[in-house]
Amino acid sequence: MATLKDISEELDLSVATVSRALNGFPEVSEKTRELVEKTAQRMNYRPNRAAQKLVSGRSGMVGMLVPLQPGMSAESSLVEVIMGLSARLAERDIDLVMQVILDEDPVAPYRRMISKNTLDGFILNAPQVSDPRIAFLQQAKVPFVVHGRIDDDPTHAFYDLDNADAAAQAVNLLADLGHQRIAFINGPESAAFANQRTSGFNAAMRTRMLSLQADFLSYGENTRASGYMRALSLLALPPDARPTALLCASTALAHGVLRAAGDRGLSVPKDLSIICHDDLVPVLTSDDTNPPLTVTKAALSLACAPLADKLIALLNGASPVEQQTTERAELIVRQSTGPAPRSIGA
Amino acid sequence: MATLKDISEELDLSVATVSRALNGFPEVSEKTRELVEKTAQRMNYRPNRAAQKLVSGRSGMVGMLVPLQPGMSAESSLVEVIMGLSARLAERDIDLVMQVILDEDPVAPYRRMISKNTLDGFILNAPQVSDPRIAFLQQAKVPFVVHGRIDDDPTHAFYDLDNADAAAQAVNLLADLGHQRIAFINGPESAAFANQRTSGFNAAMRTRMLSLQADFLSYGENTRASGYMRALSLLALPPDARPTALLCASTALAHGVLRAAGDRGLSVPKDLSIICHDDLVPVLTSDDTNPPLTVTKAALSLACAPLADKLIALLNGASPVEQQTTERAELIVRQSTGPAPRSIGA
DNA sequence: AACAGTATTTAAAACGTTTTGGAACCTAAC
DNA sequence: GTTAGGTTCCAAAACGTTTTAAATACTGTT
Repeated sequence: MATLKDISEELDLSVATVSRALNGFPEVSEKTRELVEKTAQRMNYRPNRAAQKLVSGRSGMVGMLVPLQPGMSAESSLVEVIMGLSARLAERDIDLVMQVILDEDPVAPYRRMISKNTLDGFILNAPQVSDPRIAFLQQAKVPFVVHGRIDDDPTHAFYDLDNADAAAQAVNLLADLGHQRIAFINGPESAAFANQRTSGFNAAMRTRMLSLQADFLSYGENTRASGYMRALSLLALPPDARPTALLCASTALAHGVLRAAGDRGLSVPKDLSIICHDDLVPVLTSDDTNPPLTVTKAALSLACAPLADKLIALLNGASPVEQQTTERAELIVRQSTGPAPRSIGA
Repeated sequence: MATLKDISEELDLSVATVSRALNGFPEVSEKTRELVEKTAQRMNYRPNRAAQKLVSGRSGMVGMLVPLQPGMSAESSLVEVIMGLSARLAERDIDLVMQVILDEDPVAPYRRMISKNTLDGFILNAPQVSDPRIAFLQQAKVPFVVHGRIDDDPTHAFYDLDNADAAAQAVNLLADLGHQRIAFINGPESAAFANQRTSGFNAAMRTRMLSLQADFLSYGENTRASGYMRALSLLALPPDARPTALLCASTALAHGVLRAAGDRGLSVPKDLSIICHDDLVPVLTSDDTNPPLTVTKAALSLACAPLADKLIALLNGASPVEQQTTERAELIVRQSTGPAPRSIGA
């Protein structure tokens, strides 16, 4: 309610000085600064964001536009990230506004928000291969940072897991254990991360001189049900043709795979090794399964602070290419992986 | 990017006229209005929200501040509501900004947002008994609508399920089936809705001349695990003392209860009747259980449009007490309820 | 005592919109 | 041809902030 003018009248100063005092400009005497700050506090002054935005072009709000199909349950991983982002941005007094969007056109909501001129920047998640949102935001010259990246050498700011490396680490572990027929139960084909995992998987398989079979690589939803179904069909192959190890893109998939193995009467890791990537979202854990899962681990929550920091840097004029970080997953060997079953080894 | 001034210069009109033309004021000729509208479209004009806010005091954004404890998974019900709200508000060109808040003090985030002067109103969900947020917002004279209500005769705008009635309907069904020992596995004690259910439960029990036992009413989280645990302890009572029917506050609880009954070797509905309230959130359904659950049904998604409409009405000056709606749940009898077991009847 | 040099403050413009109070124009009536 | 009444338009103020350019107040030096 109190405005700069109110304070300036109270102290018999100009609004300019009051504004400067509060914003930490050097050319205001320490005495008046203290006085102004004290009075502002006392009068419960808070800058009017709309007015600030009008003159400075900055609104102090950044957006995250999350698409949500009806029936799609809350992605708990997303909520995890939003929480962390919100907290980190709040430290710099930046509000994270989350908009749920229902459009078919992924770009439309961004166009809308930009033209309305209320947000300073965006955080994008779950980039798709050649994601149109990224091209649009780049061309619109709006600051944005991506959780993930679209290709190997992107020009946008991002924080991402080294997906190729994570898959490679998994393959190498399995190869070390003597596995030769390794199948990959991957995420959605449209997701950028899934493609990167595939690249890493294929490359590692080749360097380990292991053969790639088209039917040993499947894409699909990151759900328990999908993992279950896909594992079932793989395990329906005759014993000397079916994979001896399964690499899963997520713990959810792995949970389904574990059940499928159980249903098929296969013991893990004796008959079948399972390894998956674990984002450490609390919903589906990897260590209270039976057996505990061997994983490549990278906590999703670790992404929040860097994402927020990068976006803030961009808002302050940093160049996007300086704001790129790739994180390496950590291999954690538990009990779901073991030596390849001898009897069926090639 | 294009401003009113740009348009006015292009057409050699005053900004005032352009503004009026676009906002449908009567004192502008049809000819110029058409011209202005066409030009605005062509120049891709969109009003600057900050500037509008500055002069009109309205920002075109309403907020929903959702508390989120770390580790708490996404409430899918919440996402359901947000989706619907977002869609309805978008029709009137109002943005729903969702802020995730982490404060201990439930009021602080509202105070913060209000003083920053960026939101026109709020939508509150999951009101607690004597919720401090409501008192605060009322005193701050900020428009807000509550999904739920705090007491029987509130002065705030709300859309709510008739929780007391839902519980009463359930009790009446069970009483009609001859049940006498009916236990209530309720939601969190701090939640307003849970207290309303208790009132309805108690009242209905009394009118049906059934005795209330303190240990037959429990409060707790709305989760499967909590339902499981609480049902187990109820079913551990000797057969002639334990409840013959369980009323659950949610499908999640009922799922847990079903498992507990199974573990105890009780058949539903022969040995135990189960009834619950179903919000129709897609995550935990009530009709693909075994047996399908008898429920009081009220789709959560139906709340969205009324909530949005009420808030818009408030923004346009309506009085809160005119914006109160209570919805009645529908009883759907399926196979989880049956006659009270005779052998053990009192 | 005057001067430069610096430290501190101010007035005013700007941001893009809405709205108030007139002004100009037209039409019809006297 | 003046007046009245209505229609259509405009200039300017206002919203609360930041920032530019200029003014004033202090230093210390000569």
